[in-house]
Amino acid sequence: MLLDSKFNPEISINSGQMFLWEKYKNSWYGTYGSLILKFSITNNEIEFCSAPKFDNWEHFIFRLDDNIQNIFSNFSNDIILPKLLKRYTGLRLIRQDPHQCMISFACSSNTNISMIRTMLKNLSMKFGIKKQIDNKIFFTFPAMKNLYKASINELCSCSVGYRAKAIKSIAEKMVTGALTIDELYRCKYDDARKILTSIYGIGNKIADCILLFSLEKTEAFPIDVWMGRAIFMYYKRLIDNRKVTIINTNKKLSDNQYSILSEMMRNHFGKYGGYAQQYLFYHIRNTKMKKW
DNA sequence: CGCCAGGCAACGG
DNA sequence: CCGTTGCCTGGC
Repeated sequence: MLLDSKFNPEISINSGQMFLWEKYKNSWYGTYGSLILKFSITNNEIEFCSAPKFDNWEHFIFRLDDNIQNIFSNFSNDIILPKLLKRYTGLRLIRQDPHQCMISFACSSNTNISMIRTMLKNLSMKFGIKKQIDNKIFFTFPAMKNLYKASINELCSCSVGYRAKAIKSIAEKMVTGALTIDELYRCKYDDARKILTSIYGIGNKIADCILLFSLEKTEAFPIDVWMGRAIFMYYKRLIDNRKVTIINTNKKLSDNQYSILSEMMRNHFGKYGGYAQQYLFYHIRNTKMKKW
């Protein structure tokens, strides 16, 4: 495949949510559940493979069927998104494995990306399956069954701290069949979010990340502290002051404030607002943060 | 040492 | 509804 302006896998990985990807020389390796994915770039040519074989995985993972131009035509009146589309060419929304996505974001509370990566790598080494590819060692993402069986102490040995309880409660729902991925796929955004937030350890923000990155809810608009800052910078005029009085960018949003702002952004951007979120998120971190 | 980082739950007003 | 508090961990 030829690298072109519609798709740049490296910038998509750098956007932050593809936690378990590593670069060696001119190749990237990453985990999608029980698959190890790989792509290599030489000159302007890019080549994809995987183990076990999953033909055209890049098509699925990077949502290459989505027509970015069409999607952004919904944002043409927005104050900044048309600029961001030009500036971050090739940035895609990604599909993650739903189980992996739930655990990944359950690990994300009150910490940073590098720590999330450490936790997930530790969990994979302890509870995943070892694979050798190109003389390098990788681990598949742990099966829910193994996380469910693990003791809190075993989970804690992966440096997840108090998040161990959340990991177990998610794994329990999935293993016992109290909740299925299929059910979440079929539900509408609102219903799926309610189900997710009823699980211990999953609040508003983490639910929105899971919905957007793994459950086909492209309207989901996660608001972390960075997105809160972006809203404060660019979308203050949209805020109904009768509902949300002040946004202090140093303070975390209350549940109610989160709901109001997230709904406001969904109304503003519509069905593919998650794409807007992806570009805004990349932009605000890219410009306001010194390093990743 | 103290403070902070891509939230959450539990609790008191 | 709001605000406060504690929480594992590693980096600074």
